[in-house]
Amino acid sequence: MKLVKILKALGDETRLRILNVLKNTELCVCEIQYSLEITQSNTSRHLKTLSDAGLVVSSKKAQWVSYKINDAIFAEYPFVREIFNGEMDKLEFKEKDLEKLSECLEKGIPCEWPEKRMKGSE
Amino acid sequence: MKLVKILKALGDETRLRILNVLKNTELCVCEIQYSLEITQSNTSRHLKTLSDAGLVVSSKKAQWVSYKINDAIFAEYPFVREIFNGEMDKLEFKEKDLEKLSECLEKGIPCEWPEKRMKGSE
DNA sequence: ATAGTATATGAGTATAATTGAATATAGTAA
DNA sequence: TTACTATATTCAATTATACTCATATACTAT
Repeated sequence: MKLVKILKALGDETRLRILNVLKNTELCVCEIQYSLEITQSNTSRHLKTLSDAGLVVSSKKAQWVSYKINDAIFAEYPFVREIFNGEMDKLEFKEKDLEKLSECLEKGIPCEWPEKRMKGSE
Repeated sequence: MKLVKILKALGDETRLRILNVLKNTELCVCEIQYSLEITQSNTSRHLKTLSDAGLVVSSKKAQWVSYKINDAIFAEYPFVREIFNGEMDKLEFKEKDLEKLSECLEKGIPCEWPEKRMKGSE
């Protein structure tokens, strides 16, 4: 059942943290990994869980795989939007993760994608 | 984290089925057990999980413990209402469980509570 | 007291989920 | 080609969940 799959995917702190940093941006795996300070394999696995549930979609750009929220899920399961709008901001780790993310995007740490992305948009 | 606890509690088919039969009524454990055709201990355990997450509340009446939806959760976590209103009706087992429930309430099977309840409201 | 009913809990098992470390794969760049 | 980077996957260990069976607890009724 898809509903159960979605609820299971949402019922994990790390995955909620991932969705939080992805809320307004598209990010590659290593940026998420750096923001949350978790291992690469762990990041990848959680992203797969979110992807299997239809909560995020991925696209490959050179050697980077970027992930973003699958907006289609909001139309199909309106309660997901409620969680994004109403609950995500209350998460304790929210500030810390977003600070780490800013740091990452500014300094281009640890992967080179942010730099390339900058150049691409110039 | 309470949000995670709620999502975990919701991310199980059997517990969604329990919430479905409780949607408009207050039921005792054995009525739920009978409606879903699951064991007594299993029913009791799932109800504990739902109760710990704040999704249901219980009250004791004679030897029966009755459970109902904790309406307060809707104000605190609006997405839960969205799930109740928007998703519950789509569940595949919905019809079967509700039929079993009607049967149970009409015939007073298997526990005696429905009878007593009838008498009490006369 | 006893017997009976309803519910909760403990023990054991089976399955699923989470994790870090190591490895495999896919792409870039020289 | 080789070296390097980013990501996914496999392996093994751990932990958590879900389940059944049996037992304990709580209440009723006699």
